[in-house]
Amino acid sequence: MTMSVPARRRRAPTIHDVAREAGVSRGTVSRFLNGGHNVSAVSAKAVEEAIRKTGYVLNRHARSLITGRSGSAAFLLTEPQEKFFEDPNFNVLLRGCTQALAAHDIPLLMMIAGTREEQRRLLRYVTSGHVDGVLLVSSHTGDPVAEQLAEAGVPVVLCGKPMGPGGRMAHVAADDRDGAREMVRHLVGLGRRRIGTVTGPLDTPGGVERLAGYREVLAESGLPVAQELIATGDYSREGGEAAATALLARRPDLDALFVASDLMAQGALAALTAAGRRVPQDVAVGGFDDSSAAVASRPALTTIRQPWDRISQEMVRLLLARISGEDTSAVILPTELVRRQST
Amino acid sequence: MTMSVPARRRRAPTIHDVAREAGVSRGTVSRFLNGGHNVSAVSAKAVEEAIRKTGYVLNRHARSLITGRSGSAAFLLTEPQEKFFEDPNFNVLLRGCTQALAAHDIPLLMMIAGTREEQRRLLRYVTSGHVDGVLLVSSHTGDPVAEQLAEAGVPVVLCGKPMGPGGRMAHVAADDRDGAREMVRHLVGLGRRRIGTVTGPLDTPGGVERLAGYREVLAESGLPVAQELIATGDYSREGGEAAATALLARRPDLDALFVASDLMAQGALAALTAAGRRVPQDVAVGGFDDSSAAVASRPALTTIRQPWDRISQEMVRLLLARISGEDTSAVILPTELVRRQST
DNA sequence: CTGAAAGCGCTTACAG
DNA sequence: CTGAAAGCGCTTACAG
Repeated sequence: MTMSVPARRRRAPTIHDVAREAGVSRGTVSRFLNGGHNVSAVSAKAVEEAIRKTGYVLNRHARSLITGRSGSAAFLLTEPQEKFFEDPNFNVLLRGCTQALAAHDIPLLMMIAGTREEQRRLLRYVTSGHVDGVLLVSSHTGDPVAEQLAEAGVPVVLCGKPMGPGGRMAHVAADDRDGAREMVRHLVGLGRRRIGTVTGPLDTPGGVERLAGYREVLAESGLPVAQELIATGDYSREGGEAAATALLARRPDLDALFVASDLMAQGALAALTAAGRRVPQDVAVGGFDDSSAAVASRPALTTIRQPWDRISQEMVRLLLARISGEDTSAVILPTELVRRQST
Repeated sequence: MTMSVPARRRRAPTIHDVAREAGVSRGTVSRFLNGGHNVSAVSAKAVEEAIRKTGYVLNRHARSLITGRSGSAAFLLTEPQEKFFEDPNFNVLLRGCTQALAAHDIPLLMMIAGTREEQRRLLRYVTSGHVDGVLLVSSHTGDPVAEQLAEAGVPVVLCGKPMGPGGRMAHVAADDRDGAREMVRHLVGLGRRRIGTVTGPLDTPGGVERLAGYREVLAESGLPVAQELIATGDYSREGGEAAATALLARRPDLDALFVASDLMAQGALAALTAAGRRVPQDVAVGGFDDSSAAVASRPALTTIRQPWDRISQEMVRLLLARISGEDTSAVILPTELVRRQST
């Protein structure tokens, strides 16, 4: 008859206990734990059994001390926090990355470092080995964090094409320019001739590239590119509303609007409604992202779908490659027009 | 003239290097690193200097191996992912907890475990020592994860009052019932007499308590509590819309609506508008949460403010207490009526 | 395929 | 206040 011991937190079983139980050395247990190479079928079975019997759980701290790897990655946002919570794209991206990494049993640490102070703290944290790599999301150019991380030797993959000197960093992005072209061609195809645009900030790739696509299609369609048809927003709903209001004041005869993000397009919709315009009858509106905002809008937005699932998958793939020392580059993914009620 | 060495990733300086540089033992360096107790001012200065000179960064894996602590905590969501991205409350809570923990230099790991499989993975992860404690967010009752974690000896603090057997777990919540009372009193005070309600799911504390508050105030005001004035939603915008539509069909003479979340209230607003009702002239609408949805709504929602900042602060405080072995209990925080245009 | 052994970088009684 | 030393739980050449 065995003494029954209450299920308390006692000393957790170690690899040593497993080895004894299985009648093998600790080395063999460790090899089993790390893929089972050079372990005979007999030993493997014994170890497996011993693990079950002892309730052994690997101590990751010990492993990390030796391997120098933490087994986790960071999802880093170098934007003021509001950005994150306002923009549905970030949420989708975060979810996608979390899932893609979970498939490799790698947990994703979410970190937000919008202020200089937070960024300092973050750099200390990351370089102290707490994560093996960083998925960096920042819409703006010249983000110093990316370069500082890279300088410190931390594997980094960016979401979105980097502008400026960091241009050669590993990144994944949708084809902004081509997406913009597709949308504006769509508007032209509907017979619209006075097509305005609300751009993103012009220090972001999305701002610059989508505007470029807009210009290209107007030019190829023989339509004039007037400065007064172009207004700049900040990717926020309010920014889109203000920009659209300004455009409408300058060009009351506007018959279409290409807005560089769905959230801004929501704002533009509000501005148009307030000005008594019907969408799409008077003014057709095209967004960008195919975020939840596109579906939530009234009318629902025709938009350019960014393939967030694939973007996150590719970001994770690149990061894992970098972590294992491979030299990886960039991935640009195609977009797709999604037609709804606003055009 | 010194040999200039390219800034490569060489062997990172350890406590040993610092000790040599400072002319003290490793023990002294370690004591300095851990609060500086039992370290003379002279030694402290020398160590400080040596750390700067060597560029030493603590290896957390080594520390964790000994202390058994990881120095990080988890923000765990046991809901299907959609919930998280749809509900603005979660975002605010996450941000608050991240900040509160950052003040203690503790990073917050965000984890989502909606499926059984994810929950299994999570339990393995957490019990393997990767985090020191868990902030658990789950609206529904009888969440098995909370109890499994507690059983495994992991410090856990819940957001929201737990229902059912886990009722004694540490938790932080707003005073749901009192908030509901305040809102319904406000509606009564406006002269409304046919006040309906859209509740949350009745297996959640928010669902049950806010309904109870509603009933209490109707009773104390001498108004009849009719079953046909009560409909249940699921905290989603669509759910709120459907519930409000049903209520309107049953009671076209409705003159006010207390909706148990802002998001559902947004849906209710849509239903009312579709039915040709003016808000607040024909029907006054009160929400709950004071989330971003309250401001985004047209008209902006009168609502009950949940003090998310304080909630997250208290959650972190309780968690840290639990981690250091203190036995902590529950904190209930007061709510506040925020009047906007919908009443 | 396997075991014995060194060592990862730190913390923590212990003795002074 | 301080140093010498043991040890946390694992991995990984190394020799067989």
